[in-house]
Amino acid sequence: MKFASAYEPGEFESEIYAGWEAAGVFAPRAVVDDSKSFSIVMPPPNANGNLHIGHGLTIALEDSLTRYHRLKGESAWYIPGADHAGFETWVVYERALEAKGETRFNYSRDELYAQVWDFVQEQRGNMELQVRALGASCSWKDLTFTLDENVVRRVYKTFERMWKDGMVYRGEKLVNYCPKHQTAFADIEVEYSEDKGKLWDIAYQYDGGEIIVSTTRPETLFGDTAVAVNPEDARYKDLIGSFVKLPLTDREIPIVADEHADPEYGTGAVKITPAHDYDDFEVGLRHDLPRVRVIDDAGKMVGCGPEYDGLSTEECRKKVLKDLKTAGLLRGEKAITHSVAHCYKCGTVIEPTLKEQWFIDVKRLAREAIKHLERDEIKFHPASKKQVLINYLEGLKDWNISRQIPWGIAIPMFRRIDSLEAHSTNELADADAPEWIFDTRTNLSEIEVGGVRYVRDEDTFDTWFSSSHWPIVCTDWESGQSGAKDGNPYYPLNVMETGADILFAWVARMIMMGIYVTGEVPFREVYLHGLVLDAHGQKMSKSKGNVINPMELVAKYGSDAFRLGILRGRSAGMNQAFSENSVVAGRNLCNKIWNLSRLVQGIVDDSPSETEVEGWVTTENMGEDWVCREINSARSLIEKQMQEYRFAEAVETIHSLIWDKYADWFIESQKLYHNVNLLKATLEAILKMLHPFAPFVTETIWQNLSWTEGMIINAEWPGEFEFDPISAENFAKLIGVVSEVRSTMTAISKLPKVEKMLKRGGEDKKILDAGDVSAEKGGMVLLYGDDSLVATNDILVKNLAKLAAVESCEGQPRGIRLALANHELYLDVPAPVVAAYAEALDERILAVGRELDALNARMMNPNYVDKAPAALVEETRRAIEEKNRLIEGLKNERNLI
RNA sequence: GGAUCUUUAGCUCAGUUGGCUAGAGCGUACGAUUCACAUUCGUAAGGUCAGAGGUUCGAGCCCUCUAAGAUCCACCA
Repeated sequence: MKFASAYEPGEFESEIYAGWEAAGVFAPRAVVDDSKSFSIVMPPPNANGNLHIGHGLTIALEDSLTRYHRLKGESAWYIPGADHAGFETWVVYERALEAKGETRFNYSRDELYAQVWDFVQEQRGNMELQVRALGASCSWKDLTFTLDENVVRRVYKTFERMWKDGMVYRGEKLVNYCPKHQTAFADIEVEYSEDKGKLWDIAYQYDGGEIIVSTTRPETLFGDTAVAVNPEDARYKDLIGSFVKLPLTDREIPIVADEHADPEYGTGAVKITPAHDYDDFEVGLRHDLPRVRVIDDAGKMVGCGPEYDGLSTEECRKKVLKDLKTAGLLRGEKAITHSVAHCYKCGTVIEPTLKEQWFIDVKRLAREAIKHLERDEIKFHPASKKQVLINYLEGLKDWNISRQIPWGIAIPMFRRIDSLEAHSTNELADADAPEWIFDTRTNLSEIEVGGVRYVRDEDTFDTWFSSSHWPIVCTDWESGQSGAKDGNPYYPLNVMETGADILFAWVARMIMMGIYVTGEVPFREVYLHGLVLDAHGQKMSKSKGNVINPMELVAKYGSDAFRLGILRGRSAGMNQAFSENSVVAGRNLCNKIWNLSRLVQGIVDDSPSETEVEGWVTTENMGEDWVCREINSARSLIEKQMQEYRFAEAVETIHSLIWDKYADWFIESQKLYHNVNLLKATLEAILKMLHPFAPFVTETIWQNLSWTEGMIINAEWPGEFEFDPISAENFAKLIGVVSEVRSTMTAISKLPKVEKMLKRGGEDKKILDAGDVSAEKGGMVLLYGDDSLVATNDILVKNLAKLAAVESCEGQPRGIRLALANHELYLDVPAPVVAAYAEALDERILAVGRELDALNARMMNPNYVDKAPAALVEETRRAIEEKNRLIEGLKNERNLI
């Protein structure tokens, strides 16, 4: 098979992926023990969405890890997922309903669920295609959808156990309520922003006086059940325990003493609305105050009297202010800035609202999690996140898991029908039957147990409640367990890779739930990636118009280029910039390996096969020894970097091996003498090392090469190359010589005097041509004195440095001496050029002199000689010797001019 | 208010128990080029490692303080 001459990723990527899928290479192999298995789950992308740049990073990281471990011979299992994304999807669907002029309130819960299910099924597939385009080597047959039957079963099982353990309770508490979406949110789902608002002073009167309270929310005064003052506040001490009249109403409310009132703030007196403010709720608990709801689920006023009921909070605020003014009770207003909670999806101001919800008592879960974290059972990347997580868990409040959205897993709780009326009559038909029962028949809206009828709670679980089971359900922990302790080699996961932004929402909950359900932490390591910012370090957002679409980059440069580009310059937990440049650099590397492979294939094709012993890899010259040394050391470096999740550095290591070492020096040296078997073996090795990061191009090359078999995806990670270390080191020295020759040649051609002579032409030109200093084709002549390394490798040096010739000076040194301590080498240039070089030489001598001084100063310090490691001191001593030799040679040279 | 992180070349970032002359990619300048690759090759310029102290034979790295920025948590009647 012949290589296409140009690197065109679009030509082969989808075909290669299809080939992998057809061969079934994504599935885990059979495993013998835990150490031979590697498991990782994909944070499930939204089933009906498109992938964004964050998914691109996620997959690049996770798939590189997976492929690396697969090459290392482990049974790698990368488990894909799809998220029903409860609220996210719901928002999209509700918008679609609105577009049709309908609302969710036209349908029952079950009807809505069915509709969204169909909607998601229609949209699904897109996301999976994109995950494939990014090259994810995940086991598709194991894809888990967050509403799959086994997920629901597992979630119900956990919930039942929690219910029996007394960790689930029904509470009337304040929840973060979005009046637009009409659902409650967890604390972490709420976004705060600094908003401009106003602080109004309102007079609450009593016989013979008034007390002024400050508030930003006058409309909630109908829900006030007290006024609080600080017990230490001398101004109000005498009023504590007395009553004031609530403005615009006939009610009287008490004045209570509570630390919550800050004498420094406003007037020092604060109205208490336990049903609509978190702090006031706490104050209410302390003073046993009634809770009066004045805002209903739709965000309208309720129970405030006919003039106000039905108004929106904003309308009501205006009216209340107007009425207070009329009544002469409004005493002042001032503008303030305060942080206000918003719905993270629609921006609507969150209304803290009193609701009956299911809560999970998290104390025990958090305590256990902290215990395991403190025992270092999970390693974090970056390490600092462990303590951040512990701090969070220490202050964790009970978890509201009820969501008033039909699209999700139904909460398996049923309430006896008669209890609904019983609240008003205080009578139950059968006093022994519990008010709430657990039952998994959530497909029914009404059930009968023991002659008592129950109706299903309409609410669904917070999606984090189900997704906290992710490692458990994806690895099928239960069936794998089958009684034996070490029955499932894939649980705990080797690593959990996800965004640092969901450390609390997801990682924390997986840890708590994993420990609760299995007794073990759900993963051994956590790698958190930061946000991908735009090229200027700004957050990407639609409104800023700086969103980068990963699929566009894949189409333009190839999947491999995208992966290499997004991994570059990135480290754990940091928000870092990303630009197309890095993808271009990735594409260039792919192009490099493509052409390198074509060249090697060309050499193999041209070599008569009978001269090669099949598979016999040995080194025959120092370039070959050197490349083996470099491959070995790059390989162990990459192993170390992958072990420590330093992806960007691993990419840099392989980039440098391929480009700066393999192509620039080894392949160049192989243009003189071929070692076909070694060329084959070394190319295979670098392809394998690149494969985790650039799977498509490496697989395509692998399958195009005439001698390779099977697929690179499940090839064996390269082993150790044998080489002669002295010979390898000699090649390294030769690289130093060639670099110095090139550098000096460039310096000569740039000398102002030489440039002038070149320009003048005539006699000057003739003289210069004799030494060919213009560094054009043909080049200069390198003369060696007593230098066996260069003498025995004269042709190689000539080719690598593009010289006209490399010859012995026959004891007659002339031209410019190279600034190399251990070599006696001269560039043969005419006398006027040597003279012109004198100044540069002086500078060079001074520079080396400065380096020598620094080294000498160090050795003069007795403390250094005494305290620094002996090896280091010895090294310094050698360096001084070398510099001395060099400076002496250069000075001799200078004297000759 | 509390916590965590960041500050290194023009830009984006590496720099792993402290050790020689601080690296990469991109960008810049000069030069090259008929076959592996212009998605190339060669050479070079560019850094008082945010600032100030301290520990040490030795600090980009450890300690203290300061400044700037980011993120998270809490509070804001």
